[in-house]
Amino acid sequence: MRSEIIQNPDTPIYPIRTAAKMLGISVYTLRMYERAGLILPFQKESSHRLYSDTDIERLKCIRRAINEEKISIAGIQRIQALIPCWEIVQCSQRDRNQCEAFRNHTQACWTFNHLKNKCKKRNCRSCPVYKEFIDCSKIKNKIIELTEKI
Amino acid sequence: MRSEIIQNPDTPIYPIRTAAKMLGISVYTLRMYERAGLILPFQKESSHRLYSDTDIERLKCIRRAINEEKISIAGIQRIQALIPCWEIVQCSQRDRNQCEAFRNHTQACWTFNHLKNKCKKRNCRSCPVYKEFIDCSKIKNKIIELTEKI
DNA sequence: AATAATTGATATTTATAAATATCAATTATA
DNA sequence: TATAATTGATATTTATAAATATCAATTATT
Repeated sequence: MRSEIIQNPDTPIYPIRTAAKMLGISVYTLRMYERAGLILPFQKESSHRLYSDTDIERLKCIRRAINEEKISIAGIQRIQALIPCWEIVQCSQRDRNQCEAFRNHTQACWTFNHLKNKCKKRNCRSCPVYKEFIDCSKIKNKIIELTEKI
Repeated sequence: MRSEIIQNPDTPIYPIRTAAKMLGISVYTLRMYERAGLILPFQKESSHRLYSDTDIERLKCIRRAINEEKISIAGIQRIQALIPCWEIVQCSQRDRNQCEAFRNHTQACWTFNHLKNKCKKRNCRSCPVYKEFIDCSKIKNKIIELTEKI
C-alpha cells in the first residue's frame, strides 16, 4: 500500500493467500498451476512464495486460457514448450546438446534444472524467456520475428 | 482390399463409417474433429468424405493428444496455429499481408479460405503444411530447423 | 502468540469438454 | 433398391480436468 507509486511491477510482494484473493481462486489452485510449471513465483529464503503484479497478470492470462479459451493445462504446457528459448538466450550448439529443455516438447524450459548449459547460472524467473511470454498469444509473433531475420 | 500392395497411403479410400470403425469412434466424433479444423478429409464431387491411411494416422495422433496427453481440442487448434506455414510455402511479404491465417493464432492455416494470397490456388489437403504435421510433436523441430538457418 | 505458509499425498466436488445421439429431407453409393 | 452419407442444429450422456479441500507436522510472519 505504502510505496505503490514507486513499486516495480516485478517486485514480489503478495503472499499466496493475497494473490489467490486477487484472482478469485483458491490457494490450492495457485499451487496446482505452479506444480504444472505454468508459473514460477518468487521463493524467499524461507521457502514462502511471493507474487508480483506481473505474476498476477500472468495468472490472469492463464485463467483466461483455461476458462474462456478452453485450453487445458496440458495444452498450455505444450504451447509454452514451443517458445524458442534457444534463440532468446542465444544457446550455442554445445549448450543445446546439453539442454534437456531443448529436446523436450511438453514443458516450458523454465520447468527444468539447467545444470549443464548456459542457463545453469540463470534464475528462470528473471530470464527473458519467462518474462517475455506472460501472454501465450505472443509466441507466434516471436516465431515470425525469428524466421524473418533470414 | 484388392490393390492394397500398390496403394498410396494418401489415396482417399475409406468412407466415414469405415474410418470411424477403424478408429473405434463414432461418425459424429469424426465430424466434430473436422468442424474443429483438426482434419481435412477428401471431399468427392458428391460431397461425400473419404479418408486415406494417412488420414487415419493423423486421427490416431489426435486421439492420443486428446485422450492420453489430455490436450483439449482448443489446445490442439492453438498448437497447430503455430506451424510456421509462411516459411514452408515461402510467403512473400505481400502474401503475408493478405493472409488471414498469418495474422491468426488460434487456428491452423488450412482452416481459412486463402482468397488473396498465394495459397489461393492451393488445395490445403495436398499442401506440405498440412501433410508434414500429421504429428503435432514435430512442430518444435520445424521451428528449430527454421531458426537454425540464420 | 496468533496467524499464515510450507510440504505432499489424497479425496472430493463441480464444471464442462468430449463423445454420442437425435432429427429429417436430400443425395450418393454399391 | 437398400444402404450409407450429406447438412446443421440441438440434445443427451459420460468421462474427466479443474478446482477445492482435506490431513498433520513444521516453519515463518507480523
